[in-house]
Amino acid sequence: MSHLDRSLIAGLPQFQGMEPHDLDYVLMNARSQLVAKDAVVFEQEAEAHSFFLLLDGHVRVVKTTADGQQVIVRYISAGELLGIAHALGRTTYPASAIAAVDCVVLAWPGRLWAEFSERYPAFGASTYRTVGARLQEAHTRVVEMSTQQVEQRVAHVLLRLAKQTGKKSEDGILIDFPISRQNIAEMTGTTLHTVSRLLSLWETRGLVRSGRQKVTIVQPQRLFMLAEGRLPKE
Amino acid sequence: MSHLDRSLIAGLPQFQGMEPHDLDYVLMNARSQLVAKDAVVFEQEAEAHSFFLLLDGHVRVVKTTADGQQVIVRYISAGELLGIAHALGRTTYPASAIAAVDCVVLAWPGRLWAEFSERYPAFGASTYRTVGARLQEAHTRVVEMSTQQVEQRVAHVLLRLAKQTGKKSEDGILIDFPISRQNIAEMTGTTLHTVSRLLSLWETRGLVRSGRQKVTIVQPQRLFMLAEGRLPKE
DNA sequence: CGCGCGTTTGATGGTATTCAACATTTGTGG
DNA sequence: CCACAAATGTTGAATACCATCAAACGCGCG
Repeated sequence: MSHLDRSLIAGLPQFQGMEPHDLDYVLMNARSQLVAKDAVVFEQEAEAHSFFLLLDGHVRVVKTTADGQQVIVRYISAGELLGIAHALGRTTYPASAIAAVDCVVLAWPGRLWAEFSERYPAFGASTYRTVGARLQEAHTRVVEMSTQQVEQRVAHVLLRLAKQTGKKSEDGILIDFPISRQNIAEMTGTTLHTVSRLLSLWETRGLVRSGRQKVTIVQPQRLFMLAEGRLPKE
Repeated sequence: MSHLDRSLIAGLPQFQGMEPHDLDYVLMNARSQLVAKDAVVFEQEAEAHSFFLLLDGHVRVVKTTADGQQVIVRYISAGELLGIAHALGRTTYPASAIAAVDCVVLAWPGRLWAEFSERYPAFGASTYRTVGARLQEAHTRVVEMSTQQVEQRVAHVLLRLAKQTGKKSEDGILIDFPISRQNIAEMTGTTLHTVSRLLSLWETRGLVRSGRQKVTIVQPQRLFMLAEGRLPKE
């Protein structure tokens, strides 16, 4: 009674090299789930009952501080695992995950984590690679926050998002999900006001085009120069 | 001709549950190495030929940006692995490691990484736990850099160092290796000037005692209040 | 004992936050 | 379908925080 098709996950690196009947077994234990825009996939501090694979959509992972400030840890794209508290040896989620658009996820009970990673080497290996990659990302971000000023950080974030989920449009590269000034501020450790001012400034210079919840990068090269701090302030 | 004694590593979590002859095998392939204060264990961007275990001393892990600014990623204490580029699937070191005091390290050729982690489950498991823990640390740091101001960040770093390597002294908790204002600045994304001012201020308030390359935390509870932002500015 | 590195401290300025008000877009319900 | 509320974005002004610039100090090592 596998109502989920193998093709959903067959191509993904996490399940590389697995036999059809293994894929079926994995899917048999998965429950697929629609998550409406702005709905929560899992909540910070909650018991980590499941881990997830994002089949379609975009999810933002957010940490909320004791005094209510929010920091966006990352955006997850289709094909990525999320909620992998188990891989970190945790029993609670270290952050919340919120659907940036309507999403489809697969969810597995947390107890299967250990089983999957020892039974399917590719699964374990792939997710440890993911954790390693995220560690490096996080370090990069620490370095940026320590050494760059806001303008450069915002530019870098936009370029990173464009690389991750950019769609070619007429004007340039469009970031493929709704993203507010506030969201960008929470990714860069600044305020929505400062982000707004920067985007306005950049728009007058023709670097970007932006509107309500959307940003298009018109001149990636010039924005990159700016991100690297090689563009005169004028 | 094992000139290294099993007892050096027998108690460590990385080698838990290993038979004596396994420990001997591991040690047989290790080369022990004295590293003088301020000397380099490995260098950012260099080919990751080895991974290391710090037997004694303290090492700081530093990332240097293209324009020469330095950010201290972490301090490594005795018993911890370092240079684990291999666990992240890298072939070069993502940072440099510098001895904060005279150190003793064991070094293994990088090719043994794969062998160790598949042959000795405890080794693989323990190091992946380490990577996971470091990822969470890094995220905590990103959150701090995004939401707190310098005063709180410096206070947090001192408390963290005290917890990690603090030695009880007459006056309070002494951070157990030489650490300069500049070092603290590179851990918190500020300047040595600001750190100096803060330490001076805190000294007048009796929170810390500090001198050339040393810091003692006199009143951890009050410093913690300050780190959490619950202490009036007065 | 003198030199050098680490530290201290003052003065100044810039970057970004904060406060405030308003504009624009979206969505909703009458 | 329009009116209105809510959410998002813009922009100006005042302010705060911290970096930068500059100079001097003092501890500790050779």
